[in-house]
Amino acid sequence: MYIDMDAYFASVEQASRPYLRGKPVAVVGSGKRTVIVASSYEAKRLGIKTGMTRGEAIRKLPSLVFVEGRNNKYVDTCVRIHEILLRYTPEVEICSIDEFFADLTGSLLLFPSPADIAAAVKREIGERFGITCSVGIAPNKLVAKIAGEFGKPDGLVAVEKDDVERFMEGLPVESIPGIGRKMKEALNALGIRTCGELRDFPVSVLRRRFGIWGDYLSFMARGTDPFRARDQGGLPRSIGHSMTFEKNIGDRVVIRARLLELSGMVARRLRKEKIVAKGFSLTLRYPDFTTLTKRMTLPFYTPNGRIIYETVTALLDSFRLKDAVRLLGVSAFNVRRFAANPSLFGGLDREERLWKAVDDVNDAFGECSLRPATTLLCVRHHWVISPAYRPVCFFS
DNA sequence: TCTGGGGTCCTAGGACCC
DNA sequence: TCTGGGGTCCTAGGACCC
Repeated sequence: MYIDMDAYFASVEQASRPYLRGKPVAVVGSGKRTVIVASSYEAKRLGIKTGMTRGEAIRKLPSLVFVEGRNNKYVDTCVRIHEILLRYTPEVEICSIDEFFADLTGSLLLFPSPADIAAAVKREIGERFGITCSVGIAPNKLVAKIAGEFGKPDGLVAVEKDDVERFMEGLPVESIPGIGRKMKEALNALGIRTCGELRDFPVSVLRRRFGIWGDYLSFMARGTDPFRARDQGGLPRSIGHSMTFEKNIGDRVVIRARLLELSGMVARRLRKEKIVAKGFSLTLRYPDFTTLTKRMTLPFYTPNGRIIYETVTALLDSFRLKDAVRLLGVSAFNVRRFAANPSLFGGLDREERLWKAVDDVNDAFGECSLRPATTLLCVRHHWVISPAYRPVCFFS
C-alpha cells in the first residue's frame, strides 16, 4: 500500500487556517530567494507549479495567497500519520515527509482486505488532520505508487495481480517514476508514448540506447519492480546541507564562516544518526547558476565537524573563484554506521564529549543556541524543509 | 518580483594495481 | 617491432524524485 498526502504542506495550512480553505495557496520559504515548495489544488488548477518563483506565480495568478512554511508542523503530522499506519502493520517505510509504503501481507489475517485498511487509514487521516491522501494498492511498490498517483487527489486505487498489465498498458510512459522530461522526450522520439508500447519495444534496442536503464524500463513497463526492496537498514547514501544566500558572497572570509556553519550542520546530522563518513564534497553556485562540485575521500571515517570543515576549505582553496557565490553546500558520502565506542576515533574522546554537550544544549534550547563564534558572521534565515525530508531520527 | 533544499542512481574517464 | 586485459577506487556531472 502506497500512501501519499495530497498537496501536503498546502493542505496542512488550509486545515489549520480556515480562511485559506478554497483559496489558491502557495507555501514558500522566507526571504527573497525562495520558490514555491507546495501549492493547493485550487492553485495547481490555475497553473501554479512547484519550483516557480514568487514573481512568476504572481504574474500568473495575482490572487495567489503566499504562506510561509512551518517545518515543525509538517514533521509532527508526518510522525502521527506514521503512528496511524503502524497500527495496521509493523512494516511501514517512510519514503518522504508525505509518502509511505506499508506492507500489508501479514495484516490480512486481521483485516478483511487491503482496500478496507486503505479506507480506514484515509478516514482517520481526514478526521484527525483535515487533509486528504491518495492510496494505491498493488502486488509491488512500483505499481502501488503508480496507482496512488493515478488516483490523485483523494483516491483509492487497488490493482490485482492479474490486472497489472492491463492497468499499465494505457498509461503514458511518464507515469513511471524515474521517467522525467528527458527520458519522456527520448522515448517519444522512438515512437513510444504508453507503457504498453514500451513493453512491446525490443529490450535490446532500449539497452543500446539507455544502458542499464533500458532493462529497467522494460521491466517497469510491464509492472515488474526491478529494484530490490531497498532498505539498507535505513542507512542513507549521503547527508548534506546547502543554502542559497540573500546576497551573493564574494568575501572568502564569509564563505569560510558559512562553510563552518554548514560543516557543523552536517556533523550534527551524522552524530544524530550515528553515522561516520569518509567522503566530503563542496558545492558552489555562481550568480549565473553554473554549479560546481568538488569532492574528496579521506583515508578514514569521521563524524567530526572540524575535519569536515578543513576538508571542504581545502576543496574551496582548489577553486579559483571567478565570481561571488549564491549557494554553498557541504555533503558527506561513503558513510558507515558507527556503533562502536567513540575512542575508536583516536584522540577525539574529548571533542566527542564536547559535541555531545553542545548537542544537548541545542536540543534543549533550540538550534544554534550554542555555536562557533565565527558563524556569528552568518545571518540566519528561516528556510522551509524539503518535501523529501525524512524524519528518520524520530524513529530510530 | 530569476531560478530552494535534500536526496538517489548512473556514466565516463583517469589513476593505479597485478 | 608504440603498448594487453582485468580489476578497483575515485571524481565530476547529469537526470530524476519529492
